[in-house]
Amino acid sequence: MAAKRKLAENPNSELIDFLHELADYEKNVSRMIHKYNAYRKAASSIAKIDHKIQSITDIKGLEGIGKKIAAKIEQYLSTGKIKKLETNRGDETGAAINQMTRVMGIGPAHANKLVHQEKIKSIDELRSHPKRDQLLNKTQLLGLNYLEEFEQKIPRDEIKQMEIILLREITAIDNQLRAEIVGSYRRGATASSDIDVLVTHPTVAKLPSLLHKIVETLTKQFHFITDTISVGDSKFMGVCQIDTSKLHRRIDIRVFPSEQYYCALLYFTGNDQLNRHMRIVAQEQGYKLNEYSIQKVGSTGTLSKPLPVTSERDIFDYLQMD
DNA sequence: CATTAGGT
DNA sequence: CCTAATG
Repeated sequence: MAAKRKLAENPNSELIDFLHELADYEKNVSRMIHKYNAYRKAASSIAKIDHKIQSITDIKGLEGIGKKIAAKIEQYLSTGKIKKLETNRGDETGAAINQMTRVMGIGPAHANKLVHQEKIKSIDELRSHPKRDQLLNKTQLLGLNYLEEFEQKIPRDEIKQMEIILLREITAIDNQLRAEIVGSYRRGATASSDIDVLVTHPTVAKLPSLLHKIVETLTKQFHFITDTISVGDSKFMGVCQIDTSKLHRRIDIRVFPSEQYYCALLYFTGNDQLNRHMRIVAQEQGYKLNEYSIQKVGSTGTLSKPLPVTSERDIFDYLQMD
């Protein structure tokens, strides 16, 4: 009885994927955010159908399917193809734009600029471009520099080792500090794409300076943090490396006041499905749950003060889940 | 959906 | 201030 684990897939998933591909092209290459949205809503609307669409009449009048999208679906139904999609796929300018976009810090806007105004067609051209240092800002340069490393997953065992260092150094700064690595690692994943650390302190009000202190010591004394992408009052984003024989990894560190810590912990541990689920049960039980707090909802719609939470357990208790 | 950088 | 990019 251990045979069926893969979840039943959507009968129209191929069509849905095509629609998403069309959507992404509009958003990243053409900069047509409305077309993008149109494809998305169309896709989500067809995603609700639970049988294989055979004729266009199966979806006529469906929400979000206008004349033009309907026409594309029609051609998909007859031939297995969509002309527009094929031509998009063959567009090498589009391909170049998508390449640029692999670099952290380069989004659609910048990618378009690089390709259109600077005529850059590939990562290699970008790397060797004479004006590279002017064309890219600091984080984009980091992204370019670590491109291949960042595309590698981080094995759980490596994260385990980092966890040890992280926790010991953080608590060495102040033994009241409490920190954990969240995200897929905390869910038990065997590899993760980055490291997400949550930190809290029971008393100190000046969390920002704590964050700075942590970042500074991890940088200067241990050289665990090798680069800073951004640091603010509550969130650090950067690069770390457990030792020089290992790859550079993306790491985020965020600080929360202790009264919000567990809601944050729950939320950042995810996954998204669980989060949505929890939010809806909260709602059903007359609460409002988010990344910072859980509060009681009065029937008039008024929210109570954030309820006291001193563990993740407390949250489940409020929601009478387990 | 909120947080940061950075440009104007 | 806005706009871009990350998560």
